[in-house]
Amino acid sequence: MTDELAPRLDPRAIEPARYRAWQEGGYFHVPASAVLEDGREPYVIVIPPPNVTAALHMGHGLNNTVQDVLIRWRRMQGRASLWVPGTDHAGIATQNVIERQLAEEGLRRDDLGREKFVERVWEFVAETGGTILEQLKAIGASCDWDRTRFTLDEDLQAAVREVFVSLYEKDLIYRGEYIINWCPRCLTALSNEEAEGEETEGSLWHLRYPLSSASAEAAATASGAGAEAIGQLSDGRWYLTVSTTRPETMLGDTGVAVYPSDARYSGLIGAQVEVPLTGRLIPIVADRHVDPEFGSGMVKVTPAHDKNDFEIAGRTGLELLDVMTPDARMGDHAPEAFRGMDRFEARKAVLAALEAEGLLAGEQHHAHSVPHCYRCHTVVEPRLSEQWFVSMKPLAEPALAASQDGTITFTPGHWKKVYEHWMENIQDWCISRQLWWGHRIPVWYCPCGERIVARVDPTACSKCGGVALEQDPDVLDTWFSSQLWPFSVFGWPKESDDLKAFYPGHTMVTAPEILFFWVARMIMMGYEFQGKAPFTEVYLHGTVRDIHGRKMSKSLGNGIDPMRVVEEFGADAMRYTVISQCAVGTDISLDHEDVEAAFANGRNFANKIWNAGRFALMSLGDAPVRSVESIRGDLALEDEWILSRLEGAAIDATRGLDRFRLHEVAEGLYHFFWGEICDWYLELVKTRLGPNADPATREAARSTLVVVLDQAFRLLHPIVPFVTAELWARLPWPEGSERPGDLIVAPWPTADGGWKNDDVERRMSDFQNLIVEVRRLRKEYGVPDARRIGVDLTGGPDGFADSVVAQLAVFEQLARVDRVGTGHGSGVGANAVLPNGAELFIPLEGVIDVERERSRMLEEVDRLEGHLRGAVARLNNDKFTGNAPADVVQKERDKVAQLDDQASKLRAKLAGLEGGVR
RNA sequence: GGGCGCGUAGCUCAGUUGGUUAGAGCGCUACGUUGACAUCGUAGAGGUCACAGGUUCGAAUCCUGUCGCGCCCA
Repeated sequence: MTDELAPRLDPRAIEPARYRAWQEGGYFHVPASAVLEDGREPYVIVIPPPNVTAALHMGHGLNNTVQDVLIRWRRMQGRASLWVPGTDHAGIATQNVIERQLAEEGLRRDDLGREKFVERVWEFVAETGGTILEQLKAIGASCDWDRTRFTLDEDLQAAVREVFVSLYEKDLIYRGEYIINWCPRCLTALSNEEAEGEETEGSLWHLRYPLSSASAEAAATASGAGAEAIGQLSDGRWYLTVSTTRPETMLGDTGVAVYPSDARYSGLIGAQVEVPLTGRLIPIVADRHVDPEFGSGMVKVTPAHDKNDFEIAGRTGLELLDVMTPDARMGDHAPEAFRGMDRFEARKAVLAALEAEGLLAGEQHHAHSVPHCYRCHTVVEPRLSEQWFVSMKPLAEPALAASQDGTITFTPGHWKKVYEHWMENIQDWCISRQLWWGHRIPVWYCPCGERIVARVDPTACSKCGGVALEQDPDVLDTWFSSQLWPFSVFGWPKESDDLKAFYPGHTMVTAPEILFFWVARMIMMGYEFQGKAPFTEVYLHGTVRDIHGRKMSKSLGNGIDPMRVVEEFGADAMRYTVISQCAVGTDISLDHEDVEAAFANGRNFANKIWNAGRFALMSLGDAPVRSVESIRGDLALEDEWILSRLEGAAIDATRGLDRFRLHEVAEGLYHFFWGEICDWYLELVKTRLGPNADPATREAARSTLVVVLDQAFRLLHPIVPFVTAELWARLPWPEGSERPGDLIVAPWPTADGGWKNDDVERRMSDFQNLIVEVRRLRKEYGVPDARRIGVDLTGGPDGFADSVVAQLAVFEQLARVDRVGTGHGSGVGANAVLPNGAELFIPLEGVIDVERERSRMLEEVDRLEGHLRGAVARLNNDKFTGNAPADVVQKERDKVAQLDDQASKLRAKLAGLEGGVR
């Protein structure tokens, strides 16, 4: 048991072996029979599947540490605790990776063709795809690796097929031509969520469109009535003014719209306007969605390049004119002069041409949000395109209700509102992507015009029997398959035992960024296909940022590699560091320029645990240890105290975990372990564990120490699993009780041992106050640390001084006091009154400067009286005593009594001091 | 433009139904070779809780406004 442990924790020497032992012990695996046959209550988390090509970053580190803490805790509570791991095929992201590789070889995806390209992606995935999961093992993630899934696995493809076809049959999936978000670089449609708005300092240009001569009279009338947007060009033609942030789109304008009852322009409705540079004439129409207050109150309508304009066109019958190509160059419908130009080039050219014709009315600074592709960051172009969509409104209903009625809870709570707001305003989801990597859309087209939507690949047309079927070339949005994750991982649509045992799951741990992308959609799919929400609690943790508050990212180069942290400081250090910062609703900030500073605290804590364990193991030796219950009568004050504190720590930790207050749990246990077990308990029992101690008291200390460490290691295990398990395995075990197979499955501590004892805690606190006071006075007067001193103690609660005398050995150990007198003492010395009213005198002839002692005591009296005055004033206020709850008033009275006692005794001592000196 | 949130010690942040002498870690200062640990110990300094009003016996905590800073959705 006590083979030499290194004085410093070396995580590399223990972590990999521990992990292997857990895996080999089968502790991570949970079969369905654990629930279905053994009747254990399940606890299920499905991992937010990282992109298959990703390398672990700190965001994953945080996300998976949180999940592992919860999983380990529930496992210790006896739940059939299952954490399902896996990866996501990540359509665009992965395809981009491979395309970049090809580009380095001077190739494009078309050079390979679809089949070869997809093969190449599979090869890449096969080679590097598992990396991130291996990395998760290094941070201690206790996933059930036997259940590892990939969103493109065969049975997950079956789930996707089933869902697509089923939604199609229910008329919840449809195909149509609408304005979608288009990435001109990825050459694919995107969902609204995938087009990320970015605040941009741009311009708003005001353009003049000449009116046809037939409308001159109406224009003159409007102008005369004060419509500033109407005016006359130098050649006498009337014009109107419209504004845009994307001037190049004006080439596709097919109308100008005004608010129907806008008196300024009512005479112009139906008039014709010339689109400059094109020579086309377009009509002025009325539409109620025009905001008459914004700008001139007239808007140019470009139905093929703007969502709102598309809708206006739908209502007013305006033409659709697409003037761009898929890669956002000006296309065949644009005037020849601009054809082939990139959209931003065209923007400049259009502005220059308008300027030359005197049709540019002005440019205004304009901050607005510009959508960017969430994968490649190219500016997204709204574009008219035929795509597949999901009708979301009907799906959203039960998912919205689940939040409203509390079936699903959100932590932090304010996300509930955000979620509901989104659900209430949900829009249809564009799910087709013009990519090659992903779930192919299960739709086939026959030359006869028939469209076949099928679960199994058709061989012939169901209508004409023809075999020249063409499958839809597009694939599905990645999130279409990940939204099925909570049940697809269990084999659905097959009716599996796994599904029965583990659906629905319990906690979803993720980042707020993917609340809509993923979490909301999982909930909708859960209701639609399983009739139940996929989990009951959504815990949204913060974002990992650098010291300047910037999100850690590859492109900024401010990331920290978790593998490097594990290598240098250990997984325990990384875990403690992130969890101790994991306050509900706040981000994690780590210094990427000083990784040492960022993780030293965690490393030091793990080392502290290691050394406390090392000391305990050395002190305990190999002799049998009796159960603490069997020697209850022999326990010393500090034994009872630490057992009482232990129950408090267990209550706090359990409560905190229950409510996702992870940083409170981490810091609470840190304080308990370091501040109470190490700083006090271990120091207090050192002499009792020594060879010269009385056997009964030594056995009491040994039994207590074993219990305290056993239980403390259990409490700490979910956060710092490695160091605790390593030490726990070496801990001697009390006679008469069975030792669990591993700390990982040792039952989670409860507080039903009956050790909680307020009286013991108060008495211990009195003793601690005495020691701290003596230490402070020694420091105050520069008494060398090694020098033994005596003290005199009077007053205080009954038996206080006697109990201190009885603890003399400990007192000497902790404060270098080797004599305790139970009188007032005499001579020159330092004076204090403890909170419990005991008077302390430390004779320090020759050391004490009497003047200094007097001013020090005066300061102390002042401090006490300051607090006293505040409390007395409160009690003298009838409104306070009348309105405040009785226990608050009583607390105030107790405080006054204690402060008054302390202050008056100190004043008396002060008077004595002055009398004595003179 | 709409919605949500944040300004507490030099730094990063806790502080959950209003009641403590406002806390932690890091950093800083002083002292320390007490055989678990210097990745340590002991002690200390450091805060008008952004600002201005209000509600209340009582406000870091609730309300209103101002200033500064984020995030989400248009």
